[in-house]
Amino acid sequence: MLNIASPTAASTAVPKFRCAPVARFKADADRPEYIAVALKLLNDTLAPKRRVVHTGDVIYRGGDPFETLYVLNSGFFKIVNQSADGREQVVGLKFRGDWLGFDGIAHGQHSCDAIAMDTGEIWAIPYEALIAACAAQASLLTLLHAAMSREIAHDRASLMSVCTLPADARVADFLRYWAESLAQRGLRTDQFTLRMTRAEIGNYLGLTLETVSRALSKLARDNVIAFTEKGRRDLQIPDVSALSAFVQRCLAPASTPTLQ
Amino acid sequence: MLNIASPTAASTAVPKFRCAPVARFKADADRPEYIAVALKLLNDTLAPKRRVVHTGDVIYRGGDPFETLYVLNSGFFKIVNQSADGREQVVGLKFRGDWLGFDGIAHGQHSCDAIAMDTGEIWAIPYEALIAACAAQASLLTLLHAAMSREIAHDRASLMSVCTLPADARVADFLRYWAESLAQRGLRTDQFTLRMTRAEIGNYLGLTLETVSRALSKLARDNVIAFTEKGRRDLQIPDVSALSAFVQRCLAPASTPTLQ
DNA sequence: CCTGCGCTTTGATGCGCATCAAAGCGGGGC
DNA sequence: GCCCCGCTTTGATGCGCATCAAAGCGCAGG
Repeated sequence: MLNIASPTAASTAVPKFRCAPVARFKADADRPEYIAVALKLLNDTLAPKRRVVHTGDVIYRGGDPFETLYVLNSGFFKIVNQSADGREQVVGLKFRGDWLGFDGIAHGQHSCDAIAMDTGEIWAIPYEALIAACAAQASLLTLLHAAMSREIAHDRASLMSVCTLPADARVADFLRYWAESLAQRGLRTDQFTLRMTRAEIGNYLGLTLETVSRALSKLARDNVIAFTEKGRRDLQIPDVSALSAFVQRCLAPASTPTLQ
Repeated sequence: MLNIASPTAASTAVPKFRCAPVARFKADADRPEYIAVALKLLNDTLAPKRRVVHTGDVIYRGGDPFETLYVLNSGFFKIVNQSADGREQVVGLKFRGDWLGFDGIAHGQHSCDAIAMDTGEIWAIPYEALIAACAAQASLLTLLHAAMSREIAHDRASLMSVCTLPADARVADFLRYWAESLAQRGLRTDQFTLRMTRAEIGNYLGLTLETVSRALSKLARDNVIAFTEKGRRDLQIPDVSALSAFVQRCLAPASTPTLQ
């Protein structure tokens, strides 16, 4: 258990295994080409096995033994948790460049399902091979840790949104998240199609599908979003920051300024 | 055992930097002495700087530059997120053996506050030094990844609890989580003192303090928990599984059997 | 073409929890 | 001893969202 005996004498030699200076993380992760660069690094150093997926395809299910991580090269995934008593919830969404499968490391088996929401391509990265490759290529480890860290930070943001925002604001915040995810990947944000039904969105946000529908209608009435003629899954969002402003308005209902 | 190939068994060309066989993770993490062994490994290989903390002490704040991770050797911490608009929420709780600070890796700065809820001792583990040590000691990396993975899995469970459970069940599930966390650490679970006020619990669960108080009263009325004479922060939980049963009861209200 | 079906919208009603209010602790300071 | 103050409990009221219901799409299949 957790044995320490290192095969090689550790303490004397300077480890060849170094991480990038911490100060660089921030600058890196915020650069627009970060995702493309990360994918290229993974591709070049690991030559991962590729797999084309279509809507509804399942990459792994809760209970499956964990052996490999996945990186999404294109498409959209949802992560679904199922409890023993049959409750089921969307607990995460994945976009190009995101990793899937971190939840399986701790216990050797996955604790959720990963389901494709569109046609796309996913890369399989066996965990042991990845760790081995990290020895020769420290930036891989940096990449991995940054991805896990981002996931933790985002999960907390989700929890906060669900716990502190009223229904309308939760939907607006969800759209903001989706639009920003697209923007980070160089996709257009002023017009796109949601890959989820109202029921899925509601499940993700802890709301019913009717409430989501009403919230979207209200956002459209307030001209924060607009529906295209192509259908009710296609949205126009001329100004993402208007979504944030809408959230703020929901939070400050007693906003009659102090004047009088 | 998190141990890698024993010194003798390592096959010839295998990089010295190897992870434990994945299949072994589960057995390890579920062993009762896992936490103690992990702490010992960290202590022996890294000799981390120790710091005694008291209730209210802050280890890091959102916005602080990220340089080091922390491991909690004793005591209890809460992790608090603050949004730009002033919303504030407890998004995590930390017990002996838990790591703090993962959220900072991705962007080079922390995105939340870590606040002590009791007297305790925390170990500082500079991130770069940790990564360097992982090169010589692969089980350290296994440990780190398992901790991050566990945090991700738990964050999702929290989200699910908040989104799918009614108020009473949410409080019961929270107590179950707390009791199980104590049990994993060898502490008594039949009687313990909550380190949080009703307001803090409510904030963590997306409820008001009044609702939490009512839920606790109901749990006591149903004999699932009991208050001690020492005060309303001290609970007796004779049977943790009764909490799970209570959650189930909340979920199946239309339980009049199909007879008739 | 019409039909059926999944998704969505909108309305009416009711319940769960927030909010408002007030009254018991129990502990620390003087 | 006393009082003050933070925490907790319990009750009364109201609102937000779930629930129930029904009708409008848009599309695939016959």
